[in-house]
Amino acid sequence: MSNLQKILSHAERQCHANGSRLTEKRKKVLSGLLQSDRALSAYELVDYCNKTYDETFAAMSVYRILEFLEQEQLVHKLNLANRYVACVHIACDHQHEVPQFLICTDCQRVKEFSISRSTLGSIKRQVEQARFQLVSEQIELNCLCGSCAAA
Amino acid sequence: MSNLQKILSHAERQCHANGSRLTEKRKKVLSGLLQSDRALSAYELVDYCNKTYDETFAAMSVYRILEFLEQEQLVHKLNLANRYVACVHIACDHQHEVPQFLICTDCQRVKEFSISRSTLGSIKRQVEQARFQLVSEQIELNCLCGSCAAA
DNA sequence: GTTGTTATGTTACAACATATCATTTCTAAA
DNA sequence: TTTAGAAATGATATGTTGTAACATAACAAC
Ligand SMILES: [Zn+2]
Ligand SMILES: [Zn+2]
Ligand SMILES: [Zn+2]
Ligand SMILES: [Zn+2]
Repeated sequence: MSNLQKILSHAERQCHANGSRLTEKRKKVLSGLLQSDRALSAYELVDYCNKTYDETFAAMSVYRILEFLEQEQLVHKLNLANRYVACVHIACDHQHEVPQFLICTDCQRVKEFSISRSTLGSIKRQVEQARFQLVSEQIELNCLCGSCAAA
Repeated sequence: MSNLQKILSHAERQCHANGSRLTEKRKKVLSGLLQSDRALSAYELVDYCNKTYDETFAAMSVYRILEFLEQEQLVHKLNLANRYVACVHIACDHQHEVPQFLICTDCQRVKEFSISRSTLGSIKRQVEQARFQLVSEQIELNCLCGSCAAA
């Protein structure tokens, strides 16, 4: 059983536990993200699926599927790049905390990581001082990855 | 002389000092942002200008003008919201540092502020540990403003 | 005044995203 | 096992954001 298959099965069980279903189409979209080493746009996934599976994926469906996968925490939406990535913790059993992302603006490679509690705490304090409140702790930063920075 | 007029003159002098020109069209787009209490999309500015000035502003022109105004640091582009705001320091003489933004996802009001040096420092260190590097210190956070949070 | 540069006009299109209503598939109760 | 309701997908249209490419106009320097 390939690693991809293992991850998909794990994801399927997890959905089932949540009372939702990881359908064939949803699996195929998720596979597209799992096999990519960089963030993909919804339309890139449409193209990928149409080419790979010789089946019709309408953009509308892909957006709906991505929304579902995001709710299930299998996928993250990067608001700064209008792109999607598979969760790096997708095969883990631990509960997922709100992640932060470093996005390479050159090649779209993404690092999903967790900023330290203390740093996050000081950000939140400074936001509160400005009389705003965070709607999400998901923070996205435009970066260069190692290889793009070297080039 | 109204406050708006003062700011526009100040901006004009500043452009002149930089060897660029704050043309009539550019002034009008900038005025739109100065008179708004929230971030506007390029197309909202197109509509605003067309209605207010009985003159044709093509979307293309507005995008070019916004790019110019951003270069001159008179305006900031919010990548997280695909919107634009006038710089809150537009009437200041001090040199502008890279700002951070809190964006209300409900009403698009924006707080331009500066995160503390030490917090920014720890963010940068953690980014470096992940072998990425920031392309910009402009950080944008999705928030609720005071009044939207209350409602 | 000619000439090179900057700004704007114009058209077309690419890329990203949602609204709406119809149809199919699945689930679970009768 | 049928059947009603829910969930998923299909299909079409449209809205929103942004850029490419080439033409013309305005301006400044010589
Ligand atoms: Zn994750
Ligand atoms: Zn890269
Ligand atoms: Zn500013
Ligand atoms: Zn608000």
